Amino acid sequence: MSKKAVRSGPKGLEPNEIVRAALELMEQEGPDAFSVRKLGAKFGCDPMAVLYHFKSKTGLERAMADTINAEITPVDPTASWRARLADIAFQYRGLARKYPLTFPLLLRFWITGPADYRNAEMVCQALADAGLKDRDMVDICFGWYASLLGLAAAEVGGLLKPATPDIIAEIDRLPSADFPVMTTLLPTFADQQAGRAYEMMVEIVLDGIERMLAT
Amino acid sequence: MSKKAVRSGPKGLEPNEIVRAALELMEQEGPDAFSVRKLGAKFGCDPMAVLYHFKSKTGLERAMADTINAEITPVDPTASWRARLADIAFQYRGLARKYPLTFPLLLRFWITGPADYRNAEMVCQALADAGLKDRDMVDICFGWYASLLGLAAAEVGGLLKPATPDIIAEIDRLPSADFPVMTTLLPTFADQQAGRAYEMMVEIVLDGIERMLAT
DNA sequence: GACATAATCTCTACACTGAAGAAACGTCAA
DNA sequence: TTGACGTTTCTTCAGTGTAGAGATTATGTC
Repeated sequence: MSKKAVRSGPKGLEPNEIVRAALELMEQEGPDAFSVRKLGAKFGCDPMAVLYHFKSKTGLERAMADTINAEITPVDPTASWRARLADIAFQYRGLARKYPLTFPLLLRFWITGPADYRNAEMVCQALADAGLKDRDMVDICFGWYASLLGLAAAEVGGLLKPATPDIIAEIDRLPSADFPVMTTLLPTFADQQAGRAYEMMVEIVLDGIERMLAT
Repeated sequence: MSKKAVRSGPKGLEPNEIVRAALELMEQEGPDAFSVRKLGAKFGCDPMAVLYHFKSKTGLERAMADTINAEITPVDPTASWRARLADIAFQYRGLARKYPLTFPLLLRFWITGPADYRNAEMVCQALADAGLKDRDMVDICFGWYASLLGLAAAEVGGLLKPATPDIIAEIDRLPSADFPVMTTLLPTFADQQAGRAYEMMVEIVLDGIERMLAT
């Protein structure tokens, strides 16, 4: 009992540890250069051992997505539904910032496995406490989740950060007659505060849900 | 003048036509099986000719993303800001449904090129007419866009559609003690109406923006 | 203990990928 | 005709995911 569970198999490779190494590799190399061969080299095993445990590279990536999804911690059940949803929203933002190169996998699979059933349970709980009917609950639970992932992915993807010099130059080159608003907003693009758009959108959506409840 | 502009180069390959063929191929094969070699075969030219025009496969994919982005048609400038934003929102949903396998490229690049500067211009116009300050306008323009793409991608990715039998079985296997809400919602997952979640979320966000204006 | 069986891991091989670099081709101006 | 240039093709290379067969180790049975 005090003894660790004996690992089965010749080398006793733990799928969990493979996934952790994979996450590290993904953050080092990015999605294009991420390969199971490099993972094998990093982890010290044959690349095919990885595929044995996860069936395919896609299977591994889904496991990676589910693993970071599992880092979402349970919310305080005594808090208001609104506070709970906001909590989860900012946890996802944290995830995206912690794993910027892995996070997009969440929007490739959408349903990653056990971890997001647990998360969906929390969201549905909150929406149920808010007083939504079943039908609305499901639609808004998924809709809320989808727009959230979009926001978080956009932030680490560069859309919600201050515009890069390349982008600024590109906008500057636009014919200002056709793009009156964009060109006057140019300086505003340059100094976006990280997280402000995210915060505002979360508030906007929560306000919208509240208003929906009122009708 | 009645004569078509002479194409330069031995074969006169038109980048636009290459992109159109690429879109077709992507919808036939999916992102994993999409390759520049197959595109060359389909289009009847050497694969390297494609890379010559777009620098790299990634460059080609960005051009593909910008091309579908360009299919967004201008909104009626006399309509209310709310109607205009809703219009654009549903146009993006249409795009996702027309190009389900290409659409995810939009969330890989986020800024695809000229076409979405034009679209951003429309959104910013609407938000300006709504009465937002510059700072808020930029944040909400991008935030709104990001959550919208998330929603549309989720729909074609399977999240906002009726759950598949695999998924239902997976949820059914969950210990109902730990997932009380999810298990009772099971039948509701099975018959989601396509587009309902999308519509509700768009309304929710627009309501939220309206409420923000009121304060 | 010995043996069979199943799970785990490695090795080899194959078809395929994106791209760099050099060569060939067509067009046009001088 | 000649040269220059933009375009297209050809060759080649390192690297990819994974199928299939084989080696290795753990586990259960007698």
